[in-house]
Amino acid sequence: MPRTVRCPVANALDLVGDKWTLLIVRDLLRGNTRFSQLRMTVEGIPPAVLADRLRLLEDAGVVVRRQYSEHPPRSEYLLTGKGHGLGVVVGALATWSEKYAESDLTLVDHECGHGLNVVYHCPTCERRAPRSRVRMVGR
Amino acid sequence: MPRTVRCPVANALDLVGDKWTLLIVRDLLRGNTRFSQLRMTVEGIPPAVLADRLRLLEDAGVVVRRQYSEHPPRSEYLLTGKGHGLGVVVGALATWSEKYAESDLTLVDHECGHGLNVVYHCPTCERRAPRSRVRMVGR
DNA sequence: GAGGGTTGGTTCAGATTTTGAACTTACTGT
DNA sequence: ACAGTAAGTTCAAAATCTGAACCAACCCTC
Repeated sequence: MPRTVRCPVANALDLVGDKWTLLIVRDLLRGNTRFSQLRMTVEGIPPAVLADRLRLLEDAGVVVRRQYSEHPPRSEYLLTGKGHGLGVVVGALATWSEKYAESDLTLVDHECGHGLNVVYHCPTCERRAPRSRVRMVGR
Repeated sequence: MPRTVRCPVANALDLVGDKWTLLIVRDLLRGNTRFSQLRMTVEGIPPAVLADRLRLLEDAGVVVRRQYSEHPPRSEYLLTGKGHGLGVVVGALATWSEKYAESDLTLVDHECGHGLNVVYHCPTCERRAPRSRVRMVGR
């Protein structure tokens, strides 16, 4: 199979480019791990869609299914490291949405209580990178 | 109309929760402003979908349509401030995708040349907020 | 031990959306 | 006059989503 060079954004959107997947991730981040909890907290998701997305997320290594009862079979879904990494994406969406649409929810730092943004950061130089300096390059 | 309190993430996904919209934003960020350019660079997008999404983005105030020729009617699409704000979401997706899937593209700081992450930042304290301290709260 | 509730799903038909291909209109350039 | 380009529109077929109902296996209470 000739592996085509694909934009990482397009790759990511193959998995999370739909209405529901990131809402599921949001609630898994909140600690809702069971089917029934997700069904209640992910606003109006049809159970068939929830089951399908959890399967896709499991295939992608974003969640792991852990069976906490064998009879009857009962599973819960836990985010992997890869899954927790999506938290920043969810955070970025929340930050953007709050800034440009009125909303009753904010992301805050639990310690200082202040509102948060999501920004670019260079781990090597240990400083922020303003958007104007960001480029997407081949390597 | 009874305005229900909605999660900002869900609000954002109403607009950008699909396969194409963030790819269009990505290319507008790159400076591709015309229909024909987007059609070529947004990998295989059907023109009907492109036209539809540009309409939705315009309605949402993410892009403005500027007519650069009246006869024949020719428009280009420019990101507003709100639209540029979505850059961080695109960046977060790219960063995540690179970290957890192999890819040939990276986000770098144009100045120092180093790879970038997307992180939480408290503008009041001027410091980063680790993911563990981030909470979503009502205000 | 009968009935009711919970959990983690599946099934299915109908509605909606997406897709790909072709087509259109109004120019421009040769 | 002819080919080409730009910015879309149109349409039928295919894929996907939605909502509602259903199910099996438990647990609890009476």
